[in-house]
Amino acid sequence: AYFHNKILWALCKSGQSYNALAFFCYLKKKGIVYNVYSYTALVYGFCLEKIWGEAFYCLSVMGTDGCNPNVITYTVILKFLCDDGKIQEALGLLEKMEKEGCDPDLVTFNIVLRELCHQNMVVEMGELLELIDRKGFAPDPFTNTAWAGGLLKMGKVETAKRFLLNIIMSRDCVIDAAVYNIYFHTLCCEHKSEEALSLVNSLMKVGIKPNNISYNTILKGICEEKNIDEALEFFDRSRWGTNTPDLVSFNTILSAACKEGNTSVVRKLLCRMEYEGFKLNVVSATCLIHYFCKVGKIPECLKLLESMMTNGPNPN
RNA sequence: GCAGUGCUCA
Repeated sequence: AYFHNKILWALCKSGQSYNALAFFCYLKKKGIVYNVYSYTALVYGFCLEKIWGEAFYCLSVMGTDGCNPNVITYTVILKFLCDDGKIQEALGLLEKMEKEGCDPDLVTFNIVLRELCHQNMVVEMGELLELIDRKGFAPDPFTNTAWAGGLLKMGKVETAKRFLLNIIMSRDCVIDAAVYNIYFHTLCCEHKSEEALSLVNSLMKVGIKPNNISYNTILKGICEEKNIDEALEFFDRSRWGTNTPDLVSFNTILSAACKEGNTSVVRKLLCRMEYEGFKLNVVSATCLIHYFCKVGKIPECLKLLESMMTNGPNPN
Protein backbone atom coordinates (compact mmCIF):
# COMPACT_ATOMS: atom_id res chain seq x y z
CA ALA A 1 0.00 0.00 0.00
CA TYR A 2 2.90 2.31 0.80
CA PHE A 3 4.32 1.99 -2.70
CA HIS A 4 1.00 2.38 -4.45
CA ASN A 5 0.09 5.40 -2.37
CA LYS A 6 3.20 7.15 -3.63
CA ILE A 7 1.93 6.69 -7.17
CA LEU A 8 -1.58 7.77 -6.26
CA TRP A 9 -0.29 10.92 -4.62
CA ALA A 10 1.98 11.74 -7.53
CA LEU A 11 -0.92 11.44 -9.95
CA CYS A 12 -3.29 13.42 -7.74
CA LYS A 13 -0.84 16.24 -7.11
CA SER A 14 -0.23 16.66 -10.81
CA GLY A 15 -3.86 17.04 -11.78
CA GLN A 16 -4.43 13.51 -13.00
CA SER A 17 -7.08 12.46 -10.53
CA TYR A 18 -9.06 10.41 -13.02
CA ASN A 19 -5.95 8.42 -13.88
CA ALA A 20 -5.40 8.01 -10.18
CA LEU A 21 -8.98 6.83 -9.81
CA ALA A 22 -8.49 4.30 -12.60
CA PHE A 23 -5.34 3.07 -10.90
CA PHE A 24 -7.21 2.87 -7.61
CA CYS A 25 -10.02 0.83 -9.17
CA TYR A 26 -7.44 -1.48 -10.65
CA LEU A 27 -5.90 -2.00 -7.20
CA LYS A 28 -9.32 -2.73 -5.79
CA LYS A 29 -10.17 -5.27 -8.48
CA LYS A 30 -6.83 -7.04 -8.05
CA GLY A 31 -7.40 -7.21 -4.33
CA ILE A 32 -4.32 -5.15 -3.60
CA VAL A 33 -4.42 -3.38 -0.25
CA TYR A 34 -5.17 0.28 0.05
CA ASN A 35 -6.00 2.48 3.02
CA VAL A 36 -7.11 5.90 4.18
CA TYR A 37 -4.00 7.45 2.60
CA SER A 38 -5.15 6.18 -0.78
CA TYR A 39 -8.58 7.73 -0.43
CA THR A 40 -7.12 10.95 0.90
CA ALA A 41 -4.96 11.18 -2.21
CA LEU A 42 -8.05 10.93 -4.41
CA VAL A 43 -9.87 13.51 -2.31
CA TYR A 44 -6.85 15.80 -2.66
CA GLY A 45 -6.68 15.33 -6.41
CA PHE A 46 -10.34 15.96 -7.08
CA CYS A 47 -10.30 19.05 -4.87
CA LEU A 48 -7.24 20.33 -6.68
CA GLU A 49 -9.12 20.07 -9.96
CA LYS A 50 -12.24 21.48 -8.32
CA ILE A 51 -14.20 18.38 -9.13
CA TRP A 52 -16.01 18.76 -5.83
CA GLY A 53 -18.65 16.14 -6.57
CA GLU A 54 -16.08 13.37 -6.95
CA ALA A 55 -14.18 14.59 -3.90
CA PHE A 56 -17.26 14.49 -1.69
CA TYR A 57 -18.27 11.18 -3.20
CA CYS A 58 -14.92 9.69 -2.17
CA LEU A 59 -15.37 11.14 1.29
CA SER A 60 -18.81 9.61 1.60
CA VAL A 61 -17.92 6.10 0.48
CA MET A 62 -14.52 5.58 2.05
CA GLY A 63 -15.98 4.92 5.49
CA THR A 64 -18.08 2.04 4.18
CA ASP A 65 -14.96 0.68 2.48
CA GLY A 66 -13.13 0.23 5.74
CA CYS A 67 -11.20 3.46 5.44
CA ASN A 68 -12.68 6.00 7.80
CA PRO A 69 -11.73 9.54 6.90
CA ASN A 70 -9.38 11.01 9.47
CA VAL A 71 -8.48 14.53 10.48
CA ILE A 72 -6.15 14.89 7.52
CA THR A 73 -8.74 13.78 4.98
CA TYR A 74 -11.15 16.41 6.27
CA THR A 75 -8.45 19.03 6.52
CA VAL A 76 -7.46 18.54 2.89
CA ILE A 77 -10.99 19.31 1.73
CA LEU A 78 -11.29 22.21 4.14
CA LYS A 79 -8.12 23.77 2.79
CA PHE A 80 -9.34 23.63 -0.79
CA LEU A 81 -12.79 24.91 0.14
CA CYS A 82 -11.21 27.83 1.96
CA ASP A 83 -8.84 28.62 -0.88
CA ASP A 84 -11.86 28.74 -3.14
CA GLY A 85 -13.61 31.17 -0.80
CA LYS A 86 -16.31 28.66 0.14
CA ILE A 87 -16.24 29.52 3.81
CA GLN A 88 -19.82 28.49 4.59
CA GLU A 89 -19.22 25.04 3.18
CA ALA A 90 -15.99 24.87 5.15
CA LEU A 91 -17.74 25.78 8.40
CA GLY A 92 -20.37 23.16 7.66
CA LEU A 93 -17.78 20.49 7.05
CA LEU A 94 -15.93 21.47 10.21
CA GLU A 95 -19.10 20.82 12.19
CA LYS A 96 -19.74 17.62 10.32
CA MET A 97 -16.34 16.12 11.05
CA GLU A 98 -16.84 16.69 14.76
CA LYS A 99 -20.23 15.03 14.56
CA GLU A 100 -18.63 12.06 12.82
CA GLY A 101 -16.28 11.78 15.74
CA CYS A 102 -13.23 13.16 14.02
CA ASP A 103 -11.62 15.86 16.10
CA PRO A 104 -10.10 18.80 14.24
CA ASP A 105 -6.55 19.63 15.27
CA LEU A 106 -4.75 22.96 15.27
CA VAL A 107 -3.86 22.66 11.59
CA THR A 108 -7.53 22.30 10.74
CA PHE A 109 -8.49 25.28 12.85
CA ASN A 110 -5.69 27.43 11.46
CA ILE A 111 -6.87 26.84 7.91
CA VAL A 112 -10.46 27.84 8.64
CA LEU A 113 -9.41 30.74 10.85
CA ARG A 114 -7.22 32.12 8.09
CA GLU A 115 -10.08 32.23 5.62
CA LEU A 116 -12.41 33.81 8.19
CA CYS A 117 -9.80 36.49 8.79
CA HIS A 118 -9.36 37.06 5.08
CA GLN A 119 -13.09 37.59 4.73
CA ASN A 120 -13.22 39.78 7.81
CA MET A 121 -15.89 37.62 9.46
CA VAL A 122 -15.20 39.13 12.84
CA VAL A 123 -17.87 37.31 14.83
CA GLU A 124 -16.89 33.90 13.51
CA MET A 125 -13.21 34.72 14.01
CA GLY A 126 -13.79 35.31 17.70
CA GLU A 127 -15.92 32.21 18.04
CA LEU A 128 -13.34 30.01 16.38
CA LEU A 129 -10.52 31.43 18.46
CA GLU A 130 -12.52 30.63 21.54
CA LEU A 131 -13.22 27.13 20.28
CA ILE A 132 -9.50 26.58 19.70
CA ASP A 133 -8.86 27.56 23.28
CA ARG A 134 -11.70 25.42 24.61
CA LYS A 135 -10.30 22.40 22.78
CA GLY A 136 -7.05 22.92 24.64
CA PHE A 137 -4.94 24.24 21.79
CA ALA A 138 -2.62 27.18 22.15
CA PRO A 139 -2.28 29.50 19.16
CA ASP A 140 0.92 28.82 17.23
CA PRO A 141 2.77 30.96 14.65
CA PHE A 142 0.36 29.76 11.94
CA THR A 143 -2.61 30.91 14.00
CA ASN A 144 -0.99 34.25 14.59
CA THR A 145 0.02 34.86 11.00
CA ALA A 146 -3.49 33.93 9.88
CA TRP A 147 -4.91 36.48 12.27
CA ALA A 148 -2.43 39.27 11.59
CA GLY A 149 -2.45 38.66 7.86
CA GLY A 150 -6.20 39.03 7.79
CA LEU A 151 -6.08 42.29 9.72
CA LEU A 152 -3.45 43.59 7.36
CA LYS A 153 -5.46 42.57 4.33
CA MET A 154 -8.44 44.49 5.69
CA GLY A 155 -6.24 47.56 5.95
CA LYS A 156 -6.19 47.46 9.75
CA VAL A 157 -2.47 48.14 9.85
CA GLU A 158 -2.35 49.63 13.32
CA THR A 159 -4.36 46.77 14.83
CA ALA A 160 -2.21 44.17 13.11
CA LYS A 161 0.93 45.87 14.35
CA ARG A 162 -0.25 46.03 17.95
CA PHE A 163 -1.25 42.39 17.80
CA LEU A 164 2.13 41.34 16.44
CA LEU A 165 4.05 43.43 18.94
CA ASN A 166 2.17 41.68 21.68
CA ILE A 167 3.17 38.31 20.28
CA ILE A 168 6.76 39.35 19.82
CA MET A 169 7.10 40.74 23.32
CA SER A 170 5.32 37.85 24.95
CA ARG A 171 7.38 35.36 26.93
CA ASP A 172 5.45 32.29 25.94
CA CYS A 173 4.64 32.75 22.28
CA VAL A 174 6.56 30.91 19.63
CA ILE A 175 7.77 33.38 17.05
CA ASP A 176 9.29 32.61 13.69
CA ALA A 177 10.33 34.43 10.54
CA ALA A 178 6.79 34.49 9.11
CA VAL A 179 5.47 36.34 12.16
CA TYR A 180 8.22 38.90 11.76
CA ASN A 181 7.61 39.16 8.03
CA ILE A 182 4.08 40.36 8.58
CA TYR A 183 5.41 42.78 11.15
CA PHE A 184 7.86 44.09 8.54
CA HIS A 185 4.92 44.47 6.22
CA THR A 186 3.07 46.64 8.74
CA LEU A 187 6.18 48.76 9.24
CA CYS A 188 6.48 49.25 5.50
CA CYS A 189 2.81 50.24 5.32
CA GLU A 190 3.65 52.97 7.82
CA HIS A 191 6.64 54.06 5.73
CA LYS A 192 9.11 52.76 8.25
CA SER A 193 11.19 50.53 6.02
CA GLU A 194 14.32 51.78 7.79
CA GLU A 195 13.04 50.34 11.04
CA ALA A 196 12.21 47.06 9.35
CA LEU A 197 15.67 46.98 7.89
CA SER A 198 17.46 47.43 11.18
CA LEU A 199 15.17 44.90 12.82
CA VAL A 200 15.81 42.26 10.17
CA ASN A 201 19.52 42.68 10.71
CA SER A 202 19.15 42.04 14.42
CA LEU A 203 16.92 38.97 14.11
CA MET A 204 19.82 36.56 14.06
CA LYS A 205 20.67 37.57 17.62
CA VAL A 206 17.22 36.44 18.70
CA GLY A 207 17.82 33.11 17.01
CA ILE A 208 15.54 33.69 14.06
CA LYS A 209 16.84 33.45 10.54
CA PRO A 210 15.27 35.89 8.09
CA ASN A 211 14.32 34.36 4.76
CA ASN A 212 13.91 35.74 1.26
CA ILE A 213 10.35 36.77 2.03
CA SER A 214 11.69 39.02 4.80
CA TYR A 215 14.04 40.78 2.42
CA ASN A 216 11.56 40.94 -0.45
CA THR A 217 8.95 42.49 1.83
CA ILE A 218 11.34 45.23 2.82
CA LEU A 219 12.54 45.64 -0.75
CA LYS A 220 9.00 46.41 -1.82
CA GLY A 221 8.67 48.82 1.06
CA ILE A 222 11.74 50.69 -0.11
CA CYS A 223 10.40 50.85 -3.66
CA GLU A 224 7.18 52.43 -2.47
CA GLU A 225 8.50 54.66 0.26
CA LYS A 226 11.71 55.84 -1.37
CA ASN A 227 12.72 55.19 -4.93
CA ILE A 228 14.09 52.58 -7.25
CA ASP A 229 17.69 53.67 -6.81
CA GLU A 230 17.50 53.08 -3.07
CA ALA A 231 15.88 49.74 -3.73
CA LEU A 232 18.60 48.78 -6.18
CA GLU A 233 21.16 49.76 -3.62
CA PHE A 234 19.54 47.50 -1.06
CA PHE A 235 19.35 44.81 -3.69
CA ASP A 236 23.04 45.07 -4.54
CA ARG A 237 24.90 46.14 -1.52
CA SER A 238 22.98 45.09 1.53
CA ARG A 239 23.76 41.94 3.34
CA TRP A 240 20.94 39.51 2.87
CA GLY A 241 22.45 37.24 5.46
CA THR A 242 22.96 33.91 3.79
CA ASN A 243 20.08 34.62 1.41
CA THR A 244 20.42 35.92 -2.12
CA PRO A 245 17.90 37.83 -4.23
CA ASP A 246 15.54 35.56 -6.13
CA LEU A 247 13.03 35.93 -8.96
CA VAL A 248 10.52 37.61 -6.67
CA SER A 249 13.16 40.19 -5.71
CA PHE A 250 13.78 40.96 -9.36
CA ASN A 251 10.07 41.14 -10.09
CA THR A 252 9.57 43.50 -7.15
CA ILE A 253 11.93 46.06 -8.62
CA LEU A 254 10.84 45.32 -12.17
CA SER A 255 7.27 46.04 -11.17
CA ALA A 256 8.24 49.38 -9.66
CA ALA A 257 10.26 50.35 -12.72
CA CYS A 258 7.44 49.31 -15.07
CA LYS A 259 4.84 51.27 -13.13
CA GLU A 260 6.77 54.48 -13.63
CA GLY A 261 7.79 53.64 -17.18
CA ASN A 262 11.47 53.75 -16.29
CA THR A 263 12.99 52.38 -19.48
CA SER A 264 16.62 52.38 -18.43
CA VAL A 265 16.00 50.45 -15.23
CA VAL A 266 13.72 47.98 -17.00
CA ARG A 267 16.45 47.35 -19.58
CA LYS A 268 19.13 47.00 -16.94
CA LEU A 269 17.06 44.55 -14.91
CA LEU A 270 16.23 42.36 -17.89
CA CYS A 271 19.91 42.17 -18.83
CA ARG A 272 20.87 41.30 -15.32
CA MET A 273 18.21 38.64 -15.01
CA GLU A 274 19.41 37.01 -18.18
CA TYR A 275 23.02 37.25 -17.05
CA GLU A 276 22.25 35.73 -13.67
CA GLY A 277 20.17 32.98 -15.21
CA PHE A 278 16.71 34.01 -14.02
CA LYS A 279 13.91 33.12 -16.41
CA LEU A 280 11.01 35.56 -16.62
CA ASN A 281 7.74 34.16 -15.34
CA VAL A 282 4.14 35.21 -15.73
CA VAL A 283 4.50 37.92 -13.08
CA SER A 284 7.48 39.46 -14.88
CA ALA A 285 5.52 39.37 -18.11
CA THR A 286 2.51 41.09 -16.56
CA CYS A 287 4.82 43.84 -15.34
CA LEU A 288 6.21 44.28 -18.82
CA ILE A 289 2.73 44.50 -20.29
CA HIS A 290 2.00 47.35 -17.90
CA TYR A 291 5.25 48.95 -18.93
CA PHE A 292 4.50 48.74 -22.65
CA CYS A 293 1.08 50.26 -22.11
CA LYS A 294 2.50 53.00 -19.93
CA VAL A 295 5.03 54.11 -22.52
CA GLY A 296 2.66 53.57 -25.42
CA LYS A 297 4.50 50.68 -27.05
CA ILE A 298 1.31 48.92 -28.07
CA PRO A 299 2.80 46.70 -30.80
CA GLU A 300 5.37 45.30 -28.38
CA CYS A 301 2.65 44.77 -25.85
CA LEU A 302 0.50 42.79 -28.27
CA LYS A 303 3.51 40.78 -29.41
CA LEU A 304 4.25 39.74 -25.84
CA LEU A 305 0.62 38.85 -25.21
CA GLU A 306 0.41 36.78 -28.37
CA SER A 307 3.56 34.91 -27.53
CA MET A 308 2.13 34.17 -24.10
CA MET A 309 -1.03 32.75 -25.61
CA THR A 310 0.84 30.45 -27.97
CA ASN A 311 3.96 29.59 -25.95
CA GLY A 312 2.49 29.59 -22.47
CA PRO A 313 2.61 32.30 -19.85
CA ASN A 314 6.37 32.23 -19.32
CA PRO A 315 8.03 34.34 -21.98
CA ASN A 316 11.55 34.27 -23.32
C1' G B 1 7.27 3.77 6.83
C1' C B 2 3.34 7.14 2.77
C1' A B 3 -1.01 12.44 3.11
C1' G B 4 -2.98 18.23 5.48
C1' U B 5 -1.85 24.86 7.69
C1' G B 6 0.85 30.94 7.62
C1' C B 7 4.25 35.60 5.52
C1' U B 8 6.90 38.53 -0.31
C1' C B 9 6.40 40.10 -6.66
C1' A B 10 1.23 41.42 -11.23
